[in-house]
Amino acid sequence: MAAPRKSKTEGAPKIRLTRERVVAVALAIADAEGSSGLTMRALAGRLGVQAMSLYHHFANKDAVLDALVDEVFGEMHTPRPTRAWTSEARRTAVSAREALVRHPWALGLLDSRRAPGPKSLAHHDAMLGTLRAAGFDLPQTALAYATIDAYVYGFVQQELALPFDGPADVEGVAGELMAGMGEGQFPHLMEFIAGHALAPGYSFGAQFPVGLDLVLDALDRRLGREDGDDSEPRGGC
Amino acid sequence: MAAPRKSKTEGAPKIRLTRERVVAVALAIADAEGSSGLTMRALAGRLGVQAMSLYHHFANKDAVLDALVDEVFGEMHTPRPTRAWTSEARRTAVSAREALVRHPWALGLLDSRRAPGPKSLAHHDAMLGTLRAAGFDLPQTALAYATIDAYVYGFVQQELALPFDGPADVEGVAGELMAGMGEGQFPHLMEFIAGHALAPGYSFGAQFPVGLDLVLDALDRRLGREDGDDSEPRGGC
DNA sequence: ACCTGAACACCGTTCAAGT
DNA sequence: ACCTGAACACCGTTCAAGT
Repeated sequence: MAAPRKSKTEGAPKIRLTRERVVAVALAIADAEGSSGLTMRALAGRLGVQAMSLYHHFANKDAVLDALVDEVFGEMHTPRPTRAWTSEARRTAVSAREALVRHPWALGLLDSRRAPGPKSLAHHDAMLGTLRAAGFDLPQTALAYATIDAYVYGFVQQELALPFDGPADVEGVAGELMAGMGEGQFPHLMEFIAGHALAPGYSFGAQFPVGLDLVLDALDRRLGREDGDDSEPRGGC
Repeated sequence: MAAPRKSKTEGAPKIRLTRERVVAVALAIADAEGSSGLTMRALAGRLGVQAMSLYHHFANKDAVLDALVDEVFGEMHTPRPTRAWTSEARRTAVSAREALVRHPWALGLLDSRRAPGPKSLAHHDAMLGTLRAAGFDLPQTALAYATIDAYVYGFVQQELALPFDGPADVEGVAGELMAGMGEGQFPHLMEFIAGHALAPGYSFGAQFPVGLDLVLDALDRRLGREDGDDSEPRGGC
């Protein structure tokens, strides 16, 4: 009778490593613990493997992060070419904000990526195609894309930087901040916190669609005016 | 004759540590080596001291980073209250971009700061004061400030993410990117790179003032329209 | 081909000890 | 009060070795 083969590590089922499994687990760790929790050792541990095994599938940690960022781009809406370009751009921007808020660690990784993945490339290609189809020439497309992305990334950056998560937190943080400031110092900041940030129903995020439409409408108006003449249509018409 | 007192460490003059010296040297290291080069050991080394000495002046590394970010805010233009708010906001935004590009490590630290320093507070107070003096009410001020900052931070984020520094680099990077993409894949991206990014005189940064004025003018127009009615003044006037 | 154990050269931070 | 040396609990990554 053959002796029962005892598996070497009972608790950690040894499934074969694949890029897909690594990326999926890495995403879960980053979402749960933040980017600082995503270490090669932790990632390997959750995969039931030693850290060094990861280097057979990814050149280094940076390559793992590249794949993660590409995954986030894959979660965004892919805009379609249409004359109603603002509504497609709006939907894309809204989904981009959602993806970046859902994965708060991603925004900080964007600027260090040098190797855009296939999903990132497809996303950018689709957005460029939508702008071109709307009638923007290449310089106008560049301006529109840069401005929209600036707004989205910058808004999320501020949103993630807020030291509170819900309206319940606001009071504590605001009180702390105002206590740290002197008596008559920073009157406008005091007014803003007391009169706006602490007002019932305050939500930083609720401003996102308003500012977004401001940007999109301004770009659309500029497009309608053919070329870049920026003079106000003031005075008698 | 008294034996000549030999200084304990010849090469490293032992000046007394102060917060100011630490911050100044930390800023120099971050500018030169990036934020990854700014370690407590490296910082201490440049100050002729052991790493642990720093903990007598700062609670931890985070407190050092707080002070650094405050320094960057201190380099920005402080806007004054004026009816011509757009020109003050423009000058402030331009100086903010300059400071953030001068210190590329700073933007990534903004979102993790929980304790704004005095220069940061003064900067925010001045900007809020300028918007209020221009006639914005509190909700309008919140929207304007959030939108302007979103544009500035997001634009710089993209600018810093560009994998090239000058027009000389563009060709190499673009070629590499286009080689990595398949044949007929991503046609709009190909067109954009070949027809715009590689065109002579291309500069991503040159778009900054254009997009900025787009945002500022849109906010100013909204202000003129009293309240948030966003309908286009189309049709016979 | 894939995974491992041990090691290397680092981190931020704590602690007890020096002056 | 201020600075130090040694140590702790980590990092990413290399390398030679196992199967």
